[in-house]
Amino acid sequence: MPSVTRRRSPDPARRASVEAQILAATERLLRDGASFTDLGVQRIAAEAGVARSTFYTHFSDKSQLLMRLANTMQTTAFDLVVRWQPTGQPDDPQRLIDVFREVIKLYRQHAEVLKAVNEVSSYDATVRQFWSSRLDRFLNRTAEVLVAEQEAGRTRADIDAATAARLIVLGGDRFLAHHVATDDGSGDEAAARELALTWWHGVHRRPA
Amino acid sequence: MPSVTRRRSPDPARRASVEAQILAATERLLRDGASFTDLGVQRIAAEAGVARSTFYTHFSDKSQLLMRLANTMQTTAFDLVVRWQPTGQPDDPQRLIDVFREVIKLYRQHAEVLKAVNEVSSYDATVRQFWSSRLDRFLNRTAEVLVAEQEAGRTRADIDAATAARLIVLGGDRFLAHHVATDDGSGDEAAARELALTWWHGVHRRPA
DNA sequence: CATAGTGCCGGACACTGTGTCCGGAGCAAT
DNA sequence: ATTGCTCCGGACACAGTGTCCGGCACTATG
Repeated sequence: MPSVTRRRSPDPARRASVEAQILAATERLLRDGASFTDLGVQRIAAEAGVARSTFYTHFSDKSQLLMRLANTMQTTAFDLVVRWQPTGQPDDPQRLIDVFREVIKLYRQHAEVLKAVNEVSSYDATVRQFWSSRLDRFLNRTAEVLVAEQEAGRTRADIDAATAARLIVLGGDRFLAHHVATDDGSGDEAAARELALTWWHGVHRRPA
Repeated sequence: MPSVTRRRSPDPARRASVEAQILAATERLLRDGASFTDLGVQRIAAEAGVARSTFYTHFSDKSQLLMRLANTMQTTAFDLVVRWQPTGQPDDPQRLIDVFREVIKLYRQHAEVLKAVNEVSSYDATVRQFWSSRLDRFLNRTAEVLVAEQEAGRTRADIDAATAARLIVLGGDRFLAHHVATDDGSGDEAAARELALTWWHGVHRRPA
């Protein structure tokens, strides 16, 4: 929108747009262990080296800041999961483990932002809607894959695909958020394995 | 605007301790759709027909109120799950479905309080710790059952019991909270079934 | 070189909510 | 009649939010 014109300033750090400064400052504060809810606009502005009033010329409030921050995540777990598709070959479950290994890496990269989004989603309607519409893409995708497998006769027909998809996506998300918040990395392999094999044998290849 | 109507009265209900009044009022407000975070102490006190200052003579703050509210839940999901124990008989999975049917009923009964606890846990350290210590009982119990099954040779030995327990308890909780918040009851049967059978075939009886 | 425009600063404002404090009123036991 | 208890109601200081505006530095133009 505004300022295609970059103004030069004595402070080199100032050259980056103020918005980028604020986004970076917020991420930094979160990474340092602050809870997003406890962070005041004052604190964020100070960390970004910007006046509090300037914050409000770029973001209408903290919720919008958080949503923009969430949008800075390039790769999402969705992108990773889309790549996996059951083929009926015996390496399907192994490939699923590989996918979850990558998903865990991603959760670790964005742990602070994900934590903040989960936090604010629980009491702010705007952020909750923003995030749940993202989750919906996941839910739909997962349910579609299940239905396709059912039609191919590889997954039991008596499974409620939509319900199972909710269990997989919501349950998996909560597990992953907790995992990266408490595990130092040594449990990543077990986590990827349990996630993949539980969904695989519990849903995709649930025995009769 | 505040309750001239609900002023001091010789009402018999008044005889119940003020604390009970406040607890009941809070539950009422939550049931009416208010979010606990948005509820001010003023609002709660008014609904309870009590002065705001009186609130503080009984509760140090809203967090403590919420924890006391959580403690009013008589039966917990834990109590229900403890009753289930795999026996090696063929009706094990069916009995697990029955348990989850009861668990769903319980989540529906206490939906508002559970929602409030989840909400506050995400940003208040005191409540988070209070709640996670409750969850830990679940985690331990679930892991113990898994280990016992492994020792009995009925569950695969290469499963990481602690990790699987986290997936089951945390994932299940998130799924259930979402389920009772969005489903009108018609999906309860499918939900109980998917929960039970996914954990059963995905973990307890995961095939080789 | 002068000037107009823009973006940021910094401080003031009104408002909402929190947690504390205290004088006073009703009520019961003594 | 006195004491002790609990609740009322209103005041307080404090913190945070979102808005507004005058002033200043810099930049792009005439």
